[in-house]
Amino acid sequence: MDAVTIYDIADKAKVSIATVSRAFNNSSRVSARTRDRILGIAQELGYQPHASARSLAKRKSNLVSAIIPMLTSYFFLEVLHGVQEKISESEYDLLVYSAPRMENVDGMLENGLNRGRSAGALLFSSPLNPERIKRLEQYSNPVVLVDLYHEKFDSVATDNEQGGYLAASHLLEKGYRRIGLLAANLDSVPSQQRMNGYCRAHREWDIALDERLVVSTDDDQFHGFTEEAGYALMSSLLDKDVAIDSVFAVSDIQALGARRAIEDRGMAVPGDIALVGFDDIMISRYVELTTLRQPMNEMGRMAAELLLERLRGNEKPVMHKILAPTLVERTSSGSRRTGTDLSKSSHNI
Amino acid sequence: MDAVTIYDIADKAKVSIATVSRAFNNSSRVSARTRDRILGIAQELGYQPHASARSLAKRKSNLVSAIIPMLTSYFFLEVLHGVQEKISESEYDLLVYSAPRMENVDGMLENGLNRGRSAGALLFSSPLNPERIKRLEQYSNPVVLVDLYHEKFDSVATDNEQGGYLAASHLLEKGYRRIGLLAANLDSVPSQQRMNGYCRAHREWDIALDERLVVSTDDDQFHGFTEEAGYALMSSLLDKDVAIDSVFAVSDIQALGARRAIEDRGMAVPGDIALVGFDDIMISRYVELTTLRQPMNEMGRMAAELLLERLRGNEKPVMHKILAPTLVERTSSGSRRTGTDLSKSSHNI
DNA sequence: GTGAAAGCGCTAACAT
DNA sequence: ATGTTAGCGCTTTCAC
Repeated sequence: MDAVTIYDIADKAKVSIATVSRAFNNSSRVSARTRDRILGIAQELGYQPHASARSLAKRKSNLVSAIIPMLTSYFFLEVLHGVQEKISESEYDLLVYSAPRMENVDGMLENGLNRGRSAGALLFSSPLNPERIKRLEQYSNPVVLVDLYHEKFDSVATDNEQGGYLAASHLLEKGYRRIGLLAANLDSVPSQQRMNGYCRAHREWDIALDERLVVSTDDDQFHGFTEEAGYALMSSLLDKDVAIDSVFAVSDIQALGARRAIEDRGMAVPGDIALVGFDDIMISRYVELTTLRQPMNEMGRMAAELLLERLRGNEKPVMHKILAPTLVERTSSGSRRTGTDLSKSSHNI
Repeated sequence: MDAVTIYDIADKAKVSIATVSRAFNNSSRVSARTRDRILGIAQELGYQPHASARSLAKRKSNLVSAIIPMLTSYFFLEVLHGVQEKISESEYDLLVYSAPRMENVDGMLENGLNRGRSAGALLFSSPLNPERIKRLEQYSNPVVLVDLYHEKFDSVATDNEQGGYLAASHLLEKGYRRIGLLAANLDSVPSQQRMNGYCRAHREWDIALDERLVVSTDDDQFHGFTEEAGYALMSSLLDKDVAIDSVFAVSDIQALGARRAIEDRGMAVPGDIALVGFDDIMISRYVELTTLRQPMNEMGRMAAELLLERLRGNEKPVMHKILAPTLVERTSSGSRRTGTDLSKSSHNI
């Protein structure tokens, strides 16, 4: 029992394969009658068009690749979901590449950017070294970067620097002056940017930065965006025995680990140490973590929309969409203090 | 600047395209020397094999479709992750279909089971009506069902009935006698099965089932596996003004909604009403929800492994893998009572 | 070990 | 409105 092709349908309908093809691509050059007849016979025979043959002949794939190094995290799930929503409204299907380690990105690029594989690609949160950039440039189809920036490619990302700035400012406004910073792997650009924002806030408040308050991880798994890394980082910070009254973790998942580390030492959040995260993953709502919300779903939708635009042939210059993070204040950053109390009272533990 | 094909390589290497093809498929019928030469030239020219042309000629796709109606939930993310892990070790890539509503399943089947599109498919948690079964049967490639059962197809699923049984038994052992049941949409088979387990536990304990304690939703979105549905269901249960001392929600996400409903009425978990969920999603650990853990990652890995087996040509009879859920006891189901206190003391609110 | 040639199932000129 | 035919880029007999 071999698969049924347009030849079978053509035979049975007493027409040529070209007509069958036309019927399926609803070309205006088939009479309604024959089209209906053909479609009927196809139905009857259980015909299924052959995707590969189709894209080969059309010189165009109807797949879009999403390359996501860390799909384990809720953040990416939400973004992906936004992507799905948009893509599923289109003629395209979504091919998802994901892997637990950053090194695998190259392998994924290799496959996902295969010629004839997909019509375009979305690349998530991967550090762009020259080799990867070269590969992206060789790829003749449109690429949109998500949670990532490079001048040569369309992108959509959160304003991470501003987010870091808002996080630190929030704590400063509340009167905290010894704000620890839990960064991720130093290779992570978003982490760096959030850190820059943290520094800017300190400059604006004219508060000297104590480098001992800033810690980062060597962990490569998910670039250190893990609960374990957060726990380890917070622990190392507490071990230093340097005064500290609050902490900004560059991601919620790390903040969760940090909170555990704090509580494991018999201290409380926010009583002893106030805590602010970044992302606003689902859990944060339940554990009352103050954080900077990234519009995840929106990011996904916008990225997909940008890509679809390019696939429709839009030749506009490279576009960069920067979305603003918003402060979501919950109890982990301490009870709200009276608005204008900017006294530099210290909050040491 | 047209894409480079094997013809270009053949020209430059002064060999036929057949030899180039052999070189890439590391056939034993090319001399090591010419192969190396060809590979070198290919590298130099930036050659990329054309995926569609390849699968067309080979009569075999290297894609595997995963059809997931509700990828929004953490449960599916974890399962998908297990799938990814296995799949990425193989020669296949993963095509992901997902949509927010159950109705969309048919559209996804239409695309995902396209001939020539994928070499096999994983179908998640979708009610199987005769039409869908017919479509699966027409599909000439292997299919593995996940979180789903049908005699004709390979499957991997949790023992939901047993899970429901364990959940209810756990509460009964603790002395609760008025156990509310928050089901999902009645079309959901897992929900039904968990309910059956709940009933069996009551029979074994010889406790009459009070039907007023059992509520289900009409919600179709995600089959009622949402926080909102949990909230609404719990509220309706409390409105009934029927004695109740504990609740088994057929999913953690619903349990979260239920907890909110309980707390919104000024009652506490587990003080006034004990709570047990199902799944063990990530949040549950943080909010101390007692639940029945499904081995999500494992399910994904096993499903992918089963599919890969079939793709390797394994012709063994249909296989069904049933995984056991495990009780994860946290504080939401009340403090542990002394083991053998089976007195039928009532725990009314 | 290598080449010639015939497809894989479809689309898209070009005819009629 | 329909048919003929030449590909799309690759794999795979079958010769040599």
